[in-house]
Amino acid sequence: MVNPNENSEIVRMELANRLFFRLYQCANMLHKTGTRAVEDEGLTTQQWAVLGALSRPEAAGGMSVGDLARYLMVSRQNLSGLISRMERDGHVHSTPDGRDRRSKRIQMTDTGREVWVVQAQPKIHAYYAQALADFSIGDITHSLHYLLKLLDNMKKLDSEEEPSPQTIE
Amino acid sequence: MVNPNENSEIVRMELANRLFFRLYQCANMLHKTGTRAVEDEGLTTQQWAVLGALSRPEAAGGMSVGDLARYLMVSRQNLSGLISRMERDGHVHSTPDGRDRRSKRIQMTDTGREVWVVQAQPKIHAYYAQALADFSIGDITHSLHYLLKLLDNMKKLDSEEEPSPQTIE
DNA sequence: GCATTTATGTAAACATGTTGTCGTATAGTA
DNA sequence: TACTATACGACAACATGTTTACATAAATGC
Repeated sequence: MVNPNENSEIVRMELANRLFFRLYQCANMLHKTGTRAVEDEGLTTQQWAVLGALSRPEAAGGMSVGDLARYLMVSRQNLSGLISRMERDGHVHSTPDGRDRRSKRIQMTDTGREVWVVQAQPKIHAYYAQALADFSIGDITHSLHYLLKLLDNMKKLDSEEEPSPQTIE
Repeated sequence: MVNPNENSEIVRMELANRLFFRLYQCANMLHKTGTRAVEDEGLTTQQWAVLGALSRPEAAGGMSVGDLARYLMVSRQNLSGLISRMERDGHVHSTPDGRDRRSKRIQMTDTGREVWVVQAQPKIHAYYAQALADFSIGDITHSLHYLLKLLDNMKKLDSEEEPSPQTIE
């Protein structure tokens, strides 16, 4: 072995491999168990993410589909379908934007807010409690830190190939 | 506020909310950037997971679809479609199991192994290097630990509703 | 040996994610 | 004012993931 760093590089790749495999499994389990947690409300993990975004005080006036897509880091086209399903279910409604006639603003409906606050939130908190059982506040903070770091690196990886004009948060 | 723990519970839920939102974003970015990393080889993030599983020494004799599904934590039905696409692309082939006429064993083809080892592996290592930039070995180990813990909790959540006879790894 | 249970493959319906393409509306610039 | 770049909504094709359901083969218990 010529390079003395060779060994630690092998160890690093081995660890990286395990990390990404577990991330892949976590992603699938999140969708599966998350959707199950709110299925009685007719929601899915993704719709829960959308309602979470729209329920923020910053989004009180609604959000455009483009902004929502950038915020959630999904494609406009995918979000479009998601929104129509939520509109169909009455959780969300879209109004044409007065200032920009190209776009429409997405807002929660009253029933959507009711479902979100009264029914979904308690179940989501119960879900968090179980999924983060045995996590101390410190554990959660550290996990969050690592996810943010990883996310940041992946965002860079993404923008290398497809330089986009702007990215929101 | 009656309960003095009320406040820390609010903080905890707030942190949990951020954690799961970032996990959701990480999941999407993993699929997006991961697939882009191996798209020249005609692979996707998921197919990369399958090849990774089949390339292990333990899987030298091939794996049944059921075992593979349990290993990857995806449904049998989903994996079935994935495998047919990989079979179509010549990366994998299935042979009827001699001992159990119900099932078939999935193995990498020679070209599949060639694509995996010669073409995909270097790109995957480059991907890991970028996605884990600024991660020390310790950082990776800690992240892995938290993901495993989270995964374990989610597995419990899952099996509560649908008690399955066994789970592999 | 036979009946029940379990594992497997297959099919269908649905939600989510990606990319690429197209037409149109807006905005910025020459 | 006209030209160009950009943003937006809509559509299509595809890969992934989940359920539910059904038929069949194998294993298990009496």
